Amino acid sequence: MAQRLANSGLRFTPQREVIYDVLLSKRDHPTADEVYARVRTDMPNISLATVYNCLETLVQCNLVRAVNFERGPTRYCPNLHPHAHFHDEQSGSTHDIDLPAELLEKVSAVLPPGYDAKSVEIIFRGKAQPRVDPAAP
Amino acid sequence: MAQRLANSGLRFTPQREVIYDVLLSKRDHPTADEVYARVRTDMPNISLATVYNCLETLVQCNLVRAVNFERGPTRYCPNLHPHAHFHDEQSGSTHDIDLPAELLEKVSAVLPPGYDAKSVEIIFRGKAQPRVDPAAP
DNA sequence: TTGAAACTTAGAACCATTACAATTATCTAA
DNA sequence: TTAGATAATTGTAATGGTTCTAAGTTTCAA
Ligand SMILES: [Mn+2]
Ligand SMILES: [Mn+2]
Ligand SMILES: [Zn+2]
Ligand SMILES: [Zn+2]
Repeated sequence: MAQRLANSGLRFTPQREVIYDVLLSKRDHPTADEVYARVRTDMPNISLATVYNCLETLVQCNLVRAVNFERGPTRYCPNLHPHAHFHDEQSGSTHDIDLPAELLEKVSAVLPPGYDAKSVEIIFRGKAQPRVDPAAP
Repeated sequence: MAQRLANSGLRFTPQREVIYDVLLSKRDHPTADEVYARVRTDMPNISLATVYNCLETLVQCNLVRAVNFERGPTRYCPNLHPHAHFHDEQSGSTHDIDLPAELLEKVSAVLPPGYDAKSVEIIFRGKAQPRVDPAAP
C-alpha cells in the first residue's frame, strides 16, 4: 500500500491505512458512512471528509473500486479481480461474482468497430437465496 | 402509451405525452434537466417536479429505462430492446450497444446456484471514434 | 532537522432528487 | 353530461450524499 501510494506521489497516513484495513477486513461493499462508523472505533477523531478523501485516494491508486447502484450512495470494494456485482434487492446486500477472462472477451466482442472500451461493468439485480451451510447440523 | 398507463391505473396527461415524445425524438439519453429544457419549448409552464414525476412514471410502466453513470444525474432511454450502454468519457455521450440474447444467457450463466437475476446491466467506458460516413465526399 | 508539499479537519456549500400541501385535471359512473 | 372521487401538477422546501474551503497539521526528501 505504501508503495502504491508513493508511486503516485501520495503519502502514507494512518487514516489511509485504517480505512484500507476496514475495507479489507469486511468485504461487504460499505458506503462512506459505514466506513466512517467502522473506522471510528479505532480512530474516533477522524472526520467524514477524510473518509471521503481517503476512499477517493484508494480508488485513484487502484487499490479499491467504487461501485454505484442507481442513485444510492457509492460503495467501496477492495476486490481487484475482474468481477461483477450482484445486488440483492430484498436485503440490500452486494455480492462479488467472479468473471472469467473468457467471458469478458465475449462481452467486449459485441462492440462495433470504433468503440474502444477501457472498462466493462456488469451489475446483476435480483434475489440471492441464503445458502445453507452443508456443514451445519 | 395511453394503454400502458391505463393498465397500471395511471392517467394519460399532456405532460406525460410531451415528455415521452421528447425522449423518442432525440435518443441521446438526456438528464431530467435536459428533458425539462426540451419540453419547455412546447410547454413553457411545465415544472421540473413534473418532469421528474413523469419520467419516474414512464420508468414504472416500462416505457423508459433509467440509466446511471457513477454519481452523475440519471439519464433516460426509450430503447426497450436489451442493450448495453457505452459511455464516452471524452464527450460525455452515451451510445446504445445491442446485446444478442445469446450473450445475455452466457453472462447470466456465470451466476452460482442460488442467485436469481431479474436484470443484467452492462456499462462500457472508454472512447468511441467518430465514425466516418462512408457516403461523405 | 527543516521546509515544501501533501494531508486532515470542521463546517459551509452544492446539486440532483424527493417531499409537501395546495390547486387543477382526468375519467368513471350516475 | 355532469359530479365527484381519484390522480396529477405545481412551486417551494427539504433531503442527503458528496465536494469545497481555508486553516491547522503531518509527512518525508534533502
Ligand atoms: Mn457513500
Ligand atoms: Mn437528472
Ligand atoms: Zn466487489
Ligand atoms: Zn439506452
